[in-house]
Amino acid sequence: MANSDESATIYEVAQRAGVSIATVSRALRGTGPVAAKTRERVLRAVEELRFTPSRLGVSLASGRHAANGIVFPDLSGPYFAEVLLGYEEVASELGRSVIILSTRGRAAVPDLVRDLSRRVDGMVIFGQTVRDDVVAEIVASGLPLVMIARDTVAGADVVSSENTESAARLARHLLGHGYRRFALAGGHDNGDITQRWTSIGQVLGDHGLTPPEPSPCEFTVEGGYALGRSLLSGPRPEAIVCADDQVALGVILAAEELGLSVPGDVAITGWDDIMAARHARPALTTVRQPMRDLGARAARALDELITGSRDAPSSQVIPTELVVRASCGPHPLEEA
Amino acid sequence: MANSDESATIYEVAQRAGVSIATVSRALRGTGPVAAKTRERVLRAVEELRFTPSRLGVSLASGRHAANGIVFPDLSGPYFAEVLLGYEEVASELGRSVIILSTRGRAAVPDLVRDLSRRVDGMVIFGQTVRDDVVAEIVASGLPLVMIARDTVAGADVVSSENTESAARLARHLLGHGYRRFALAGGHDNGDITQRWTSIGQVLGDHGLTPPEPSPCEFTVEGGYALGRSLLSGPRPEAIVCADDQVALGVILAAEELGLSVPGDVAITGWDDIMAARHARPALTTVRQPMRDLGARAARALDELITGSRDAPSSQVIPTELVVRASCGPHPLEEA
DNA sequence: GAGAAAAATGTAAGCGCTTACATGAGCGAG
DNA sequence: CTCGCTCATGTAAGCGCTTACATTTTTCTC
Repeated sequence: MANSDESATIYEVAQRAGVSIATVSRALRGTGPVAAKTRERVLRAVEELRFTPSRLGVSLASGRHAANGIVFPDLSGPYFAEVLLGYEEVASELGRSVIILSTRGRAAVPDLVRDLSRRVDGMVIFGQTVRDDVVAEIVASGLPLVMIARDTVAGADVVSSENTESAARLARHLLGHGYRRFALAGGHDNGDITQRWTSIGQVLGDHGLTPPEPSPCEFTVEGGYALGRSLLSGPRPEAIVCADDQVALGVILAAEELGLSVPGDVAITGWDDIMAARHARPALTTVRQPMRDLGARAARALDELITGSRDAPSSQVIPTELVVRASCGPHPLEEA
Repeated sequence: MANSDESATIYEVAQRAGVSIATVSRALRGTGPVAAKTRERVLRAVEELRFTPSRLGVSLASGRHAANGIVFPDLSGPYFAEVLLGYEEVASELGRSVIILSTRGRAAVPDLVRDLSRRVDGMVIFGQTVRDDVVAEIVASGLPLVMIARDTVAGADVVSSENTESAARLARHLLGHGYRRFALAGGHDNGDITQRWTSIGQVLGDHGLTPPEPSPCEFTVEGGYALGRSLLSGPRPEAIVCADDQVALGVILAAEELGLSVPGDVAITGWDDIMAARHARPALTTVRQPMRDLGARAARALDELITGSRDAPSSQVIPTELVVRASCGPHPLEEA
């Protein structure tokens, strides 16, 4: 029962079973023929020694890590956690471990990413977490790479969720409420959010309105709160479209504190449909992103790249869903 | 500029620099003396070849993975994501990658855990995600192990957050509101939650009340909703203490749907203080867990175990904080 | 029952590094 | 100028596996 501290090697198994290490390897991996009796003896030895192959040995010899990386900015909001969840689930099914790397507050991101790239068979990177030249370096190294929520990158797959059409839908919905003075909460990040602002600007323009300049803020509840205080203190917009739900929740908090009613005095919308959106007061109108699916698809795409079952880079856009709740105003004519 | 697909090895660097691989290794790792000129030549070759050492080679030769594992049940709620966040941050600082493993819906958990254990220098496991015999196996193998939110395990560190005293505090607070008929939402899981129920039961008993039997439910909003419907349909309790915030949010939803006012008709409390707790309607009285800190401490404890800077297993209990909001009733005498 | 093909097993060369030990070069002291 | 050190560097043995190839054993076929 008492195991030695160090676990057994394939040599010890071979010796105990009275065969060569090659036979042990074959018996265990099923590559090459092994007589039934021999296999049994090997398995018994494996059992008795509680042998598990060293991953390092296996990986070094076979040339694959059986691990994938994923790089995201943060894990504090629900967004990335959900994507990660979907990713891990699929990756694990495909027999790959997942190594995570969060860049928030990290100084030497390029080094960390390079380091990560040396211990995986492929990796997923969220848009805007890693400098373009580093991404290019990864691509050039031949490492299979999938980008999430980013515009196309030569040599890498891209998986993102639909922004343009859903943002337009949201804008039209708000126009339908009769709002004309809009504010956009959350600056550009050159990724998803820029697409949304552009699309909303377009719709507003089509309706003869001057598209507002997005007001930058941190994509957190606190960031939204701070921005909300300032947006709601001056000449008040009728509707504040927020870059994500967390910002929207912060803006709602600010409105509440200023004694303003939502949506009575100002309509507020978010993006993502995180858990808190449903439970907020008022419940938040938002656009549901298929976050888990995003991760799952990234994992599948990456697997295809790694196994080489697909040659050309692919680019997937996953549809989103407008979720209308109370924060954008009363809805006499119920819309799906 | 055009790199070959496969990245360079230490041999190519050595050749280019006109030295032996040993010298390259020494120059790069700073082990052993290297003449300034030589070092320079090596570094130039490294630069030109864009050489990065193969992790597998390094690990196999040096015997360390420079990676830690973490096993959790799920990533869908905010709880585990926050812990993971704190964990990754510290682990990364300490130069260790983090490999994650989520057990939710996974069939062969023991195999997955064993597999993980072969590719890390140490791992963290959340209580109740892995069978006790598998945990024992890991411990026996000599792999440094830290358990989170679990009662003590021989041979492993334990990091958990305080439950007994904070649960008692919560119970006393509710008694102070005058509530006498309690319900406990969420069954035992033999970990944190059992401790809380026990403590609450104790306090109620001390006050001459019969402690209620906890009603099992899934630890999700949906689980809480389902249980809430049933708890609130029969003879109604005055206060429902929920195992975590998600359950509490579900119960609030159920109450709302049944036309009951919270806290007017029934008081509801959660546990964890997730983001949605603050934004819920009504805002949720709950107990804040230092989730990020939990992860950070686990990472540090694990590091001590791995480097051997500490010999005896340690057991840390992190204090929690009662957060009183609206969902448990009006508070004439403001309590900290 | 001999010979050939098929099946089973063994041998040994890596995979890309680290590092103990051996060797060689440079330098001050006598 | 030589001896004995010290500093630099090279050599080679692993680390624990996989796998191509060589070798031995079985199993058929006629």
